[in-house]
Amino acid sequence: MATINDVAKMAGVSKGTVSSVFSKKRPISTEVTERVLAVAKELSYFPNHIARSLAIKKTMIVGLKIPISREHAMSGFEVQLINGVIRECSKRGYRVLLDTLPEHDDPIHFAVDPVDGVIMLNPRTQDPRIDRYKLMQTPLVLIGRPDPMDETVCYIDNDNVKIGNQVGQYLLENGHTSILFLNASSDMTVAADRKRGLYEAFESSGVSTEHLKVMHYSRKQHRNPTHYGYVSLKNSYGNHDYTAIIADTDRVALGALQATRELGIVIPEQLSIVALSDDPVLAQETSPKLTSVELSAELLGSEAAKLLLKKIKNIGIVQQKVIDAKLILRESCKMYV
Amino acid sequence: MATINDVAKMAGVSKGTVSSVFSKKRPISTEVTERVLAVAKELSYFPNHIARSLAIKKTMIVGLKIPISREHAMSGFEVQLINGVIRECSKRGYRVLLDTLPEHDDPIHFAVDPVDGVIMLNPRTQDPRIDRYKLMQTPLVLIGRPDPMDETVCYIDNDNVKIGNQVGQYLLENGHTSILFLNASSDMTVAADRKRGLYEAFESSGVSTEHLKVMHYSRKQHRNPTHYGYVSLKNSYGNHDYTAIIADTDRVALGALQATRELGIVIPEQLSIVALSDDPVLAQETSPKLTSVELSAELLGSEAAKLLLKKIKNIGIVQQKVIDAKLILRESCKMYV
DNA sequence: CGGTTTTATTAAACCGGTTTAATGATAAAG
DNA sequence: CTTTATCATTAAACCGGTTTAATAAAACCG
Repeated sequence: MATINDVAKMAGVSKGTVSSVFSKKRPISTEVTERVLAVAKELSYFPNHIARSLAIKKTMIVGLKIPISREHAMSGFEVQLINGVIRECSKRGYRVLLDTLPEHDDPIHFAVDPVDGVIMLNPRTQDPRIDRYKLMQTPLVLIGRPDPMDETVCYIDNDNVKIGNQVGQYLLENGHTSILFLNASSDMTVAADRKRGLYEAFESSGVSTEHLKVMHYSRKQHRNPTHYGYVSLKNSYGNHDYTAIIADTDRVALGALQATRELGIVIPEQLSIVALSDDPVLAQETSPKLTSVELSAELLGSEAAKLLLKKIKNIGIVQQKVIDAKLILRESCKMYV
Repeated sequence: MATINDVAKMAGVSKGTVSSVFSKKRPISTEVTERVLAVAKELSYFPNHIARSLAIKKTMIVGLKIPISREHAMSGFEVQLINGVIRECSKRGYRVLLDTLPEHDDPIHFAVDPVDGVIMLNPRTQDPRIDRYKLMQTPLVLIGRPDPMDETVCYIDNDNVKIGNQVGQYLLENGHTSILFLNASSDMTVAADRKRGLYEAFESSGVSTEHLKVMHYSRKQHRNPTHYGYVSLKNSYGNHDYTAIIADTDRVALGALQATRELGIVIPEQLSIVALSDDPVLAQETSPKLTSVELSAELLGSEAAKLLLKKIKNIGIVQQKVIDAKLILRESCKMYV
């Protein structure tokens, strides 16, 4: 690989001149420009992004830290979210460094990555990385809330308590008091939040939660989210008397729908289903179409990217944003009489 | 941000020593190690990945070039593929630099990216980037075939002609000679290949293609793949006499299924559907479950990553691999009598 | 105890760019 | 025809690490 020095020598100019020809930051006579460009082509010279980054302290790359399990595929939520980040970054000339690597225990290995800022998905409780990025002065935006709360860090989040509440309220208004909630995995904070919101809805309506049953997704028991929806319904219908189901994702709802078909349950006449949707297209593609709460994962991603890019420009910015979920009425729910 | 120099000075050692403490490439006395580490902590020193990369000419990052349209979401195929690449890279300690940026016209802007190798999705005809990576001596693996063929470049590909042939043969064996092929967008090479394979199947069976109708996806006419499947079926059923449909993706098939429900067509009794599936899970989640050809997008991605990592170790390697598609019989097809 | 080997440490060169301050040439102004 | 301002160009310092060759100190050996 030819370097800027090779080009400079062969073109009989200084490396600073070659640099200027390529960066166009300083005027260079057309004569010299042409000569340098010709030599560069002959030597197959391409500027080195790394060396450049080192000098100008800028990479035009955004880091995206996203914990992904070794065995399982990304969830629809994650896919949509990445989508949003990429789309926004791409629009503004940034590339995305996807980092799904598990963290090394040895603090010696923490390094300043080749990025201008970082978006971090699902920070853990007391996440040490948050402080580390502060020390590094790397702009950081979380997707999800810092725990414990820290108002000096930027984050974008759903209000999952509100989401749970919203769904609960909707179902209660429609006369459903016996509900099966197919919740996310119990180690996820979103699962706890949504559950709390749902309970709050029951409380504020003065309805007992005695007919509210909450189940949790478990990688051990369930092959995939659809399977979770399928077996949960198959195993519980008949034993329990619920009139409505809340499914953690579209895929879970899909599995539940499959089960209802096999059991001969008519949706929504005999059973109402509402999905927490991470894939707005899929929710419209089922039959019946799913009444769902749009989590707007893609919006979450693009808003995080927008905020980060703002913070890269001006590190001083501190801002949080809660993305509201929208309840979209389609065909899978009905008033219980 | 503290640098290695700051640490060296304050600890009263040379920068080479600090470097050795962090890289552990050279033995350093425990006494010095501790002192350096203490100072590093006090100054919040973190090694700079960029500077390191420049010196050792290695980034542990793999570039993934993937053209994504500004307005539309990633297809299931792309998602699965990225998934495969990420999973494999992550397993081996590499991160992935996602590059969806459109190429700049000005050749001045081509640079050696901060990556150890590149995976490029869907190279264009006469793609100038292929030669450029050769000149840069950057390991490159294509997903899709180089056009014109170049046996010196590494690539991983489906055999789309064979896929078309396979599906055609299966349907013909089952007595279907009137077929509607909901093909991909006509500007995609895969669309042409699959169509060719399908025609070849007809030919070799000695069946006239007069009742074979091929449609193409068009971003202008169709909101999304599902919508494409839906309207295509709604508009054509009755006018045409096909007994089987080939859907370009699971989502297209999903739309078609939706239409059949509304039209009261019973699958597979009145109409057979086979999907070219990029989402193996989804194909099992529809009702009826889709008989489909698994494109194995994730496998494509992980194989590309494997090959690239091999090539990064040994640049001399030249290897191509064709991933076979598997026809999986489920519930959406039946013998036509 | 002197000579050889081993070990930890360092100074300096290097990776491939950018940028500042200085310089010489050219154009504009008086 | 000076004097001054403008312009293209350059040498050298710099970004923050790694690595090589040299060196001083400690360990080994007969």
